[in-house]
Amino acid sequence: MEQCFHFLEKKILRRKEHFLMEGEVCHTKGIVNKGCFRRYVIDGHGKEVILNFALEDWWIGDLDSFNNSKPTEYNVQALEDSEVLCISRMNHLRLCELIPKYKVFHEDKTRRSHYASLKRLTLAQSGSPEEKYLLLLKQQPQLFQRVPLHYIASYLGIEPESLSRIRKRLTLKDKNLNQSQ
Amino acid sequence: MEQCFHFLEKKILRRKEHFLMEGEVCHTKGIVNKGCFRRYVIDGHGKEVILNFALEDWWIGDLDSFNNSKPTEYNVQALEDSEVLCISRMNHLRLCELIPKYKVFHEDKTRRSHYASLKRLTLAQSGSPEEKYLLLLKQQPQLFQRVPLHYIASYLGIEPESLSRIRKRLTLKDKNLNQSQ
DNA sequence: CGATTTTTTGAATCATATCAACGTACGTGG
DNA sequence: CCACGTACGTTGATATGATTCAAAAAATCG
Repeated sequence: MEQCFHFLEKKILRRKEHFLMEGEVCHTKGIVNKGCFRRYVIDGHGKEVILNFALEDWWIGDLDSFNNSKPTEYNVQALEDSEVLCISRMNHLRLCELIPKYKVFHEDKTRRSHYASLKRLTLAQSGSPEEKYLLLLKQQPQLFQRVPLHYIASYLGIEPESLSRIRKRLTLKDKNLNQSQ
Repeated sequence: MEQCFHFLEKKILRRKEHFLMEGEVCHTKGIVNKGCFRRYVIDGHGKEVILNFALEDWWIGDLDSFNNSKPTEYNVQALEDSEVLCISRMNHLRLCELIPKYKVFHEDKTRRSHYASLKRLTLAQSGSPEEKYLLLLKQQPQLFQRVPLHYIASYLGIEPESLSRIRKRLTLKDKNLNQSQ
């Protein structure tokens, strides 16, 4: 597995830098070694909509663009100063041939990401904003330690103001619960 | 490729029958040969939420459950009388070994499904209900030929009444446009 | 044909978006 | 170290648009 490192290029991205932008072809994909990213699109009204986050150990990039050399529809941006291990399409294919373990590792990560997509969609589609918030809090508490709330709001498909009010409502509920006990 | 058919079991599902239900382990996956399916979950209020549809040539089942033998969180139901070519996990693995073409075919379908998940999420998250409706109409016009509108509404994350009103609004707009020309 | 499913319509209600303003924290450069 | 600018979060008032509930009309199935 150490041989992998010959093929992986360490890339440093500062907060707010883009790993990938809409319209580009995704020539390299990267595994997040340190830091945090968001994938987003710009909707018809120029509003950024966050599709997902990537923390340590997740691949970033756009598979469709990477595999098929077509322009991506997504933007991938660092939310913190980050470190990514990058690999070009050619080196990726070489590694798959050369090191079976790499291939297995990679396929495993890809499968997980596939499962996660469906789960993400479930979160997006079911329940009220408040319920989504609570579910996310349960599923990914780490996120809230690292990601500003207005990004979480975008991920949940609501406005930052609404998220703020939801949180306020919930802390009030908490207080009432504690008092009555 | 003909050898595949020894391993594939043709299954007939009548309208409303389930291919998979929440809680079960997905022991076989199937490729839709004829017909149409929906994948849905039941949300906290007992409401069905449609995550996606599957028409001819798409796999149905739950990959996470299939690959990892764990209970699924999804329901997959036929919307028309349908015909599915099914394969068990064991046979699937055998076929992958035996017939490289099958493996390639399958991996290709899986990748597509992965890309589609992200695109689906983009649809779910960006724009107003009306914009989502128009986008879906553009992306998948075939759907509207086959799937009742209240299922489309669920897919778009809105109530059937709302979809009905959106469509009414749009036909009115159309009329006005045509008149003024 | 009768029964069920699907779509439409209306009226009232409710939740979120929007807009504007303010408070706060953060970090960088002077 | 302080000051300033930027990014982030909160709050209030209002408007907007979807939901809800009830009912009826239309389409489809057996």
